[in-house]
Amino acid sequence: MKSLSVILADDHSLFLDGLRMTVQDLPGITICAEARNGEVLLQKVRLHKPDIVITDISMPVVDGIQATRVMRSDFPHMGILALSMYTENNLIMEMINAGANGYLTKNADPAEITDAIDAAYMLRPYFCKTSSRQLCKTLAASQSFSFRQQEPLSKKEEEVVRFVCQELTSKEIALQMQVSFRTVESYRARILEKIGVRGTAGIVVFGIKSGIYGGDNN
Amino acid sequence: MKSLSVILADDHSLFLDGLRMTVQDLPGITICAEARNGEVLLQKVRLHKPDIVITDISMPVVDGIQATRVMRSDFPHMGILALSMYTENNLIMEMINAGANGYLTKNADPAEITDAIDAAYMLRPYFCKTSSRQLCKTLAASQSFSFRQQEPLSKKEEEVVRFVCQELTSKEIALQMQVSFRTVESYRARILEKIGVRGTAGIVVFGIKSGIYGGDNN
DNA sequence: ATTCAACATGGTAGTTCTACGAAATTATTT
DNA sequence: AAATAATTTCGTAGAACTACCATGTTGAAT
Repeated sequence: MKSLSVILADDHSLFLDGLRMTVQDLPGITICAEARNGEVLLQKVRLHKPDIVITDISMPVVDGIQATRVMRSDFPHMGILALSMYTENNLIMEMINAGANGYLTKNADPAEITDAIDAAYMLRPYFCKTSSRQLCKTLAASQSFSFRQQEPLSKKEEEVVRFVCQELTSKEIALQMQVSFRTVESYRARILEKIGVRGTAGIVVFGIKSGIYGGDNN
Repeated sequence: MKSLSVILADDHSLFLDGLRMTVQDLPGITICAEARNGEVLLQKVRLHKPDIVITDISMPVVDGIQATRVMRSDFPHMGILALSMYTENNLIMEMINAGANGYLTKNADPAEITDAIDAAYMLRPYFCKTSSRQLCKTLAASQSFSFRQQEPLSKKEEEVVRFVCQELTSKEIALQMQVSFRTVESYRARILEKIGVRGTAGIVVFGIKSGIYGGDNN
């Protein structure tokens, strides 16, 4: 039985090291490339056409979700596993809709990775223990398999998310963006609606977990 | 010249793998133990008395800051390096005050780790590139070396931080905590004052970055 | 035992946000 | 070019939050 080829992608080098270490020791698995952002990932995938891709969700240049969409349409039979720091249902849903076969949080047990790779190769879905409980509820809520996916935010809306996370008031954001403060409040309202949360707190949680704010940039 | 003994501590196993991999390849360095929380870290430190400890800041049971305080008072000549996901000045300050010699963000270049270990062994301070810029400003603002350290939050205050991050309003938090909603607002006011931020957004950012909310628990 | 500091509790006034609604101005699609 | 969708612009009323201040309680320090 032939060995499965895998490409790994993550922008945190130490984490990538750990992932490589765990994966390369698995029997029947060969790592054929690595990437530190979505753009490089896409190049490597086109070059190597691997069986499996394991990718972080939030990465610079091109994020894991966009990359997954492209990969899925170019290579329908490739296994794609998503990795992320947080258990964010919105993002998981987006990733699944983009075409990922499974999802792992970064503190997943190394043993889970083996299971996930096997499942992904069979194009069976796989979710790690941490995420599955919450996710099942969400999946159950949205009937069958047509998940209501996260509506994407416009450029300005993302900008507002960033400013809100920086503790600016609507008035101050208005100054920064050169628009009326009432407009900023409308943006906030739309953001709340799109991401489905209840207030400033929700915007900030989303901003950080989605990678719009914090982490490396800023 | 004798080899330096090091203990590593992090609750994310994959990340710990990566760290181990990077560190064990360094010449003149021996890893004598690992820990997945602050309590185990303290046990291992007492047992092995290593030259250097590299520890995550937010860990279960006992966090890196508390652990560092104990280690520093028990072993004044041990090098302690802090690791963290975010560049949070408050936490860095606390860590330094607790007795850490240096600070690295988790996306630091592996090469930086070598430098940091060398510096820590000499008990010289070391800060990675990402953190240094911001940190210098903060250090400059607080005269000389007596940093105004983060005032610790009381149990109830931490509870409020968690609830705020969960998008509850003060009224709802009051219900959960069985106190008047005016009391909750007072807690919020004190939290704002202690952590030095301006609003709900600041509380949430702090909650996530400090590990009070999010990550694994929730 | 007393003093001091931190915690827990509330009041008032003013600011900032959210809900709901609506109009004008761009894109985008057909 | 017309139709549709998305973006930008406001208004008003009410809910939620913050600033400033004051009181009783508790626990540690002198």
